[in-house]
Amino acid sequence: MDFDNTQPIYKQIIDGYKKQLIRGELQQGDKIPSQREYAEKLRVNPNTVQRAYREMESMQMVETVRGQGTFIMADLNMQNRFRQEMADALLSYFIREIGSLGYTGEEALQMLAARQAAMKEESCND
Amino acid sequence: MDFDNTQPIYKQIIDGYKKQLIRGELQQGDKIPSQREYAEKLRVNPNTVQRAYREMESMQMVETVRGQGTFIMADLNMQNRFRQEMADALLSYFIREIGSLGYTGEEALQMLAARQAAMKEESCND
Amino acid sequence: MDFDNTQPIYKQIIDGYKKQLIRGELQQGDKIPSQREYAEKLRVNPNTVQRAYREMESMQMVETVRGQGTFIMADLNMQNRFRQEMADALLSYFIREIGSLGYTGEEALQMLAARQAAMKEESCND
Amino acid sequence: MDFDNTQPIYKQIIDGYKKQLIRGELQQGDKIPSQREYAEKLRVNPNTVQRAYREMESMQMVETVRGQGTFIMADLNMQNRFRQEMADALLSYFIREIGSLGYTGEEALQMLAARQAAMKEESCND
DNA sequence: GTGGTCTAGACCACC
DNA sequence: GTGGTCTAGACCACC
Repeated sequence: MDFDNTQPIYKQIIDGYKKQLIRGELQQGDKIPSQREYAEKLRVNPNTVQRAYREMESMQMVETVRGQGTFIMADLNMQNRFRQEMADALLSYFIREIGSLGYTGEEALQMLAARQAAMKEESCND
Repeated sequence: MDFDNTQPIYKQIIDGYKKQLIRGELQQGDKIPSQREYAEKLRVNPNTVQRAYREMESMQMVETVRGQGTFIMADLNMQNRFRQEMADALLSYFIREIGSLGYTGEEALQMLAARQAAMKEESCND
Repeated sequence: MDFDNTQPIYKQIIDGYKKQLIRGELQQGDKIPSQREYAEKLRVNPNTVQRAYREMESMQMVETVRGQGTFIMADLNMQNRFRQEMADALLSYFIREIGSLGYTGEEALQMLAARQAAMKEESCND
Repeated sequence: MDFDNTQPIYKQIIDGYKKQLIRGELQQGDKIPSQREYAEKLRVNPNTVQRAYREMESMQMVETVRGQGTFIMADLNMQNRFRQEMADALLSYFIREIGSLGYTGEEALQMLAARQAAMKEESCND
């Protein structure tokens, strides 16, 4: 058993931006908060935010312009790639965990379908 | 955004035992490690383990005998309840996250089915 | 012989609240003192009060709302259950002790009846 | 609310001897353990035992003979007085507590009678 | 301010 | 050895 199995904070920051991109809340050209500002908001060490921003830069997800700020550079292509990567990771996690509870893939599919059917019905009744 | 999204340690301990029960690694009557022993192994304060054990006792998952130790009390019924509860929670998590990536329920189902088909094929080729 | 036959403090705290409920001094929805406040008043460690409150919450006797406080949740039903449970425990204690003094059940009944007759008479003379 | 509402230890020691007298486990002339010996057995400060013995002496319940030990002096008369005193105190406690739970004297009597009837039946079935 | 989690460590009761 | 209770106090999250 392993405690504190959270992702490192800088990775969580990156994932947060990826999600905003995927949901369309951020688009190419948008300005994101300054490192200092964001560090304060998250109550996190500025170095942590810096590391996140640096990695995002190195994968050309954002672009930093000296004296101006940091801007989204990711295009629709990258956005889609992120979406698939995150979905893949989530799928892997789900399959591994549900398997460790002793459910077969068939059962997992059925449970998921049943849940969605139930949710659909519920939303119709609203 | 939310950091430190780990569950409290005592809940992780409880979930660990639930999983062992579900997988059949622990059965009714089995002795589990003493509070002190387990605390040392996990490098955690004995009080934290005690809290987990106490909560497990209050749900009649284990039974503690003073001076003797702590023993599994859960029967097959409880074991199955835990299995369903954990599967439900996992399902909820999966549905919420995949939805936040912008996938419909239909797409989620298809992706899951595709993955399982791929895994089946892979295992056949072994 | 057994010294220090007091109940644990956290149980005494719980019993105190049960009695207040039974006597109608506390009702569903009432706020009870915060953990810190009550700990200071009782000159007891906050953790001890917290343990009492936590156990009361787990039996749905109270409800705690983070940042707001702890509130009575028990309804009349639970109130009556507590009343019977406490009366049962008291009865058991009385029977055991009076028996250990060598009195028969018959004698115990007669003594109790005699006392009550005496008290009635006394209150009439006031 | 009041914690640590135990009787002082020296009174508990005296009550312990009174009970042994009442039950006939100790009789006039019997030797009781030396102060030192008893203090060790109870894991209690010798001064505490000494105070108990001194009080028992002053009410002529025991007699200390220098170089020989301490002996029961109480006769049947005193034994009966103790029995009644302890029963009285117990009765008072029971009446007060059951009253504070909101039961009338009549109800208390009925509950006590019901319990004894149940116990009788049970013992017949053995 | 409120409750929630955790550590460190004392002392006790039972075996 | 086992678990049970309690203190002192830190740090966190939510309001």
